[in-house]
Amino acid sequence: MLDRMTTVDHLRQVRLGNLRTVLLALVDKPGSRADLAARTGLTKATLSNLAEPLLANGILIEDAATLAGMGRPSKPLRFHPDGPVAVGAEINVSHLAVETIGLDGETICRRLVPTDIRTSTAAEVLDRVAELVREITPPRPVLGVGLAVPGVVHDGVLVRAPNLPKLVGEPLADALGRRLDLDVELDNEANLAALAHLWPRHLAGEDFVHVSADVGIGAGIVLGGEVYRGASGFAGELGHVVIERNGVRCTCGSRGCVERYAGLDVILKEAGRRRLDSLAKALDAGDAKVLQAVRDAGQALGVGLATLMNLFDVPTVVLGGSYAVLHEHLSAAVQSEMDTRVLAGGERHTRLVASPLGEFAVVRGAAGLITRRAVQQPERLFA
Amino acid sequence: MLDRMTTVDHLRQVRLGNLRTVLLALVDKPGSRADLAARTGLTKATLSNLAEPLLANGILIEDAATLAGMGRPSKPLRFHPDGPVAVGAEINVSHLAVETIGLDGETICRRLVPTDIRTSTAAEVLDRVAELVREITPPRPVLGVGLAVPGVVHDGVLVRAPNLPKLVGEPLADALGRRLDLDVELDNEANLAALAHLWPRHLAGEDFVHVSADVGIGAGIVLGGEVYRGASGFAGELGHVVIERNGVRCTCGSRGCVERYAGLDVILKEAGRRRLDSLAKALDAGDAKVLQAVRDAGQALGVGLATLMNLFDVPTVVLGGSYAVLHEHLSAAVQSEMDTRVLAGGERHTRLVASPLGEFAVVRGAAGLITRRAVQQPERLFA
DNA sequence: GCACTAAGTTCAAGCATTGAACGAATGAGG
DNA sequence: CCTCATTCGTTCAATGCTTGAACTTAGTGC
Repeated sequence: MLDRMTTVDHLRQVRLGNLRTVLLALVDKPGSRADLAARTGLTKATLSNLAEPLLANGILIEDAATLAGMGRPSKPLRFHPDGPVAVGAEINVSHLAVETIGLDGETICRRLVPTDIRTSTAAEVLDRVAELVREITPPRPVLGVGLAVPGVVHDGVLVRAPNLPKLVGEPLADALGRRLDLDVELDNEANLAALAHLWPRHLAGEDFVHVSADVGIGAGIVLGGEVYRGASGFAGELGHVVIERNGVRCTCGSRGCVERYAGLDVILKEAGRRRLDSLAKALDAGDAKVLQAVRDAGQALGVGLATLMNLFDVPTVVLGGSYAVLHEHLSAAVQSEMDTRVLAGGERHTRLVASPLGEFAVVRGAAGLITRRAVQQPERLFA
Repeated sequence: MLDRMTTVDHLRQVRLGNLRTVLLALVDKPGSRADLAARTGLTKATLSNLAEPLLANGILIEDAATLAGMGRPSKPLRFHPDGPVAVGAEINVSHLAVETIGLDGETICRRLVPTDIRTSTAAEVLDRVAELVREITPPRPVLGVGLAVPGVVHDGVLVRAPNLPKLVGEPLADALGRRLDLDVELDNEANLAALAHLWPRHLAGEDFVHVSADVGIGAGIVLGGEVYRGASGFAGELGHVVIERNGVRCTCGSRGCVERYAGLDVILKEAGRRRLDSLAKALDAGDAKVLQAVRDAGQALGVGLATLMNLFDVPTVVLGGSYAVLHEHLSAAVQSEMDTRVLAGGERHTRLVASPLGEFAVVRGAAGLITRRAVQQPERLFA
């Protein structure tokens, strides 16, 4: 019991909580003080009070009065066009990507650079990322950088990344932070892809799992509006869920992992293709062998997802990354396994949807990590 | 946004929160106002203030002054011996059980009655339970009843219970509540067994999964000090995690469910025994066939648990129910599968322990559900 | 111009904790 | 037996944020 909270502190917390509520409402859409008061349940008096420092600090801007109907015209508040921004960056096996967004979540600038970084050192990669970040950063205050990597992250360090062995153990967050003189938050790409579907607009509406296969298979699990990371950041390792206990040996030491049946590399190999776009083309052309490879992967993925759903009881699955590209030919097999294997009862339903976010999902999630933190802890906006 | 909270309301919340903190400290152990102030981080002034209504309402009692060392003697506060109690009740396939506990978690009275209820109607079972509850309820205020059932629960209704088909769909909570004129909270036995390891004393220390096999295999998953139930109460269905996608057909419609390899009925059948105690005896005698049956179950269970841990990233597994009885001969196989299949990284560790709580774990959890709610929402104590 | 409507502002009231000062109850030492 | 040191418990003014009602501002409609 170390929390020493005076009443005054509590009242300040109340104020910060209300500030958060107002900012959340503004992320949803702009509105006048009176409108925001109505939407948040606060009083007009409080809203005037809360808006004042946000305006004074250049977070919000007051539009010219709108002449709408009777009564005194309202002056809508919205995020300042020169207000703070957040940067998202992604380091992946075959590409680097960056994006800047404002507090409203609108994209300001983005870049995706195909790069094979497998042979590069951490320093080289970080230099390149820092350069890209500088290129796309507008002349506005920067709240911080979200950095996505394909692997397990714990305390700002990449703990496990089978596909990026050279970066494992490196304090990536600190290293990039020093290069840019900014706060850097490191996280798993699966978690961030999931976050992108949750913030600033909740595309799924409730708890969901976002599954993608780019390198390995990662599930980002969203429970109660928060990405669930587990005790050491290892949560959601769907790729190593076992579907055949005596099945194919996996690099992780286990046998019969989902990844060995539904990983993108496996699909490509079974289909006799080298790249995703060629695979997708063959699918559209109706190539039987390729279709079968995708269906087989879907079946294995469905088994793993059924297991996940029986453990987490999450109603919705979002197919992202390569799975989103393939979803048309993948979904039927996945859904079929889920239907037969997920325990049903009452009005329980399972929903399977494809992500609409495309290849920038991960960077958007990375940037969103930062804007979300700023909104949830509004004191950061006044630093 | 429907929450309308005045500042006054917020301050009242602060008070309730502090009340909760104080009660939590008292559940840990009794203490004087000064001691509690030190342990909770609140001031002596606040503690006097908070203790006053608790004493006035017969929740706490002030012991005679203790003469300990120098200075004014302290008058320790503890839960009143005639203060409110909570009732736990368990309906299971082969037995009914009840227990009453005080706010400190001490057992007041308990009963376990072997009964085959499979042929009974819901009304008959509830009548019998109500009778048992009345028999063990002391002449003290009753906070409510926690009712444990072997199945999936949602909104006070038993939604799925393969072993108790006659009770499915019945509004058990309401029905028992009417019989006793008390608040009844219905929950899954797996969740409640897990809760018993968490409240009032946290036996595992952090996040953990409690696994038991009595009817089916249920996992109670504890995340951040709370039992995780999922969106519709279906979370933790470890029994229907798939370990062989083309394996043995399961009653649930799937194939290769853990339950079909590690369920108690399966173990008994493979071992050629009819009851758990006979099985345990054969194990102690070193019966090779029985030992093998238990090891096989342990292997299957280990695979399922490895999958669970790769998804939830929970460090500790508690073996409960029949598994606790068998753990000596079961653990090695379980641990071995977990070691080879759970993704490891950094200082990650997995711990496998046997529950020390015995056959009353579930009812204690059921009663704990009520005392816990009372402590977390102290306003309930002043009703 | 005048009534009407709605937006935004001002201000006293209200509450639980704090910290310091105070009162209470004991042991130690002469 | 009296005084000092020590610790327990109580009293009380001060604190700060939201509220709701009253008020000001700035438009529309006729």
